[in-house]
Amino acid sequence: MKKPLIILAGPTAVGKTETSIGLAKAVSGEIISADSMQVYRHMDIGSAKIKPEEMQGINHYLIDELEPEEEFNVVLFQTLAKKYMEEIYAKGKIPILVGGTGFYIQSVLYDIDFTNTDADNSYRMELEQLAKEKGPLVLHEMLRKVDEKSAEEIHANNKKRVIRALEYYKQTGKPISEHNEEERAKKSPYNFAYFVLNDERATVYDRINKRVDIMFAEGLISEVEQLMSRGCKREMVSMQGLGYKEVIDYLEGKYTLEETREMIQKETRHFAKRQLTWFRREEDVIWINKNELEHSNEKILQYMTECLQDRKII
RNA sequence: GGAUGGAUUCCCGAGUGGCCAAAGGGGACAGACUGUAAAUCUGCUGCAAAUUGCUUCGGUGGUUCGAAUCCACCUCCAUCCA
Repeated sequence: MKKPLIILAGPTAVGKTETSIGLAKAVSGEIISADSMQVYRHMDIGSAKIKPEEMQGINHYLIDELEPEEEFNVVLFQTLAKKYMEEIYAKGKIPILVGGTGFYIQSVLYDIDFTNTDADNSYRMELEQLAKEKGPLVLHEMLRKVDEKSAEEIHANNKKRVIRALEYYKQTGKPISEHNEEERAKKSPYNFAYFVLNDERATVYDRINKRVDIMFAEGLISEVEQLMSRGCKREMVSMQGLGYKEVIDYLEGKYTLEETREMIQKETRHFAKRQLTWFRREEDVIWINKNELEHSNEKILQYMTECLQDRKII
């Protein structure tokens, strides 16, 4: 018997948080955040983190879990999420994965195997150095020699992925393309419903712009200043979050305040678009278009509940 | 009223007689993604179709085999002089 799993995803600023609370109440669930930035403590404004009072008593996991100096990644996410899911099942409740990071969701939903590689960063750094000195094409050629298929699939300019492919080969002796193919063929071990909340593009963009304005009004700049003064560096994973890296540039005098705000809005819109691209190619997704449900949270919840009953998840 | 500079495809901006549907950037749109994913990267952008055709570079007219590029006049903008 497959265990139940509910997923609520969607582009940034569509209103996942609000819907998630209603959903958790309706199905007696607990929420695991699938968000690469809200895990970090002291990063409340820029990550648009849910506030304690908004949780309305619903348990949330993977929020405020790490210090900004710590490194978060899919593997850690997957490990922790699975652990919390077990805890939730033990209580007889349903885990609800809520967030916009499609890759993270995928890692849990299809239980992707990341285990056969270690965490040694030295080779990675060596390759990065090489790329810096001789250009990205050199790495791509190296990859072509060991993993022709990946070299075809990964663009030479995409250093991060080329490096990962090389690293994988070095550590396992197998081409990553082969591994990916195996993982791709996997079926989910869960009885799941994967909801993607969406709205008209213009509406989403509008909400993003307003949200960024609010972040500035709430003190995004001083939040970043505090992070810097406690020793955060732009290279840290946490500081690569949208809004954070731009404000760091601002604090270093690269842009005016106005330019910074506009840039964050623009980058966030781009991000929302990328999220949508991800969800579109994801199979078994249930799209929920808010504009078709009159933007009524009640109707959204009702529709979701029906889907869950159809799938015998509740 | 006079002088000078300018008006280019959604925006900015190159282009000064054919190789120009027009560099480059931005935006928009589309896509990839299996240990950094709020990251990283790619494609595309006048219209319609097989290598082609059609309409574009403020407007009108002209020179030329051929003009975004040259000439005339006009309109608008900027700066300067009255």
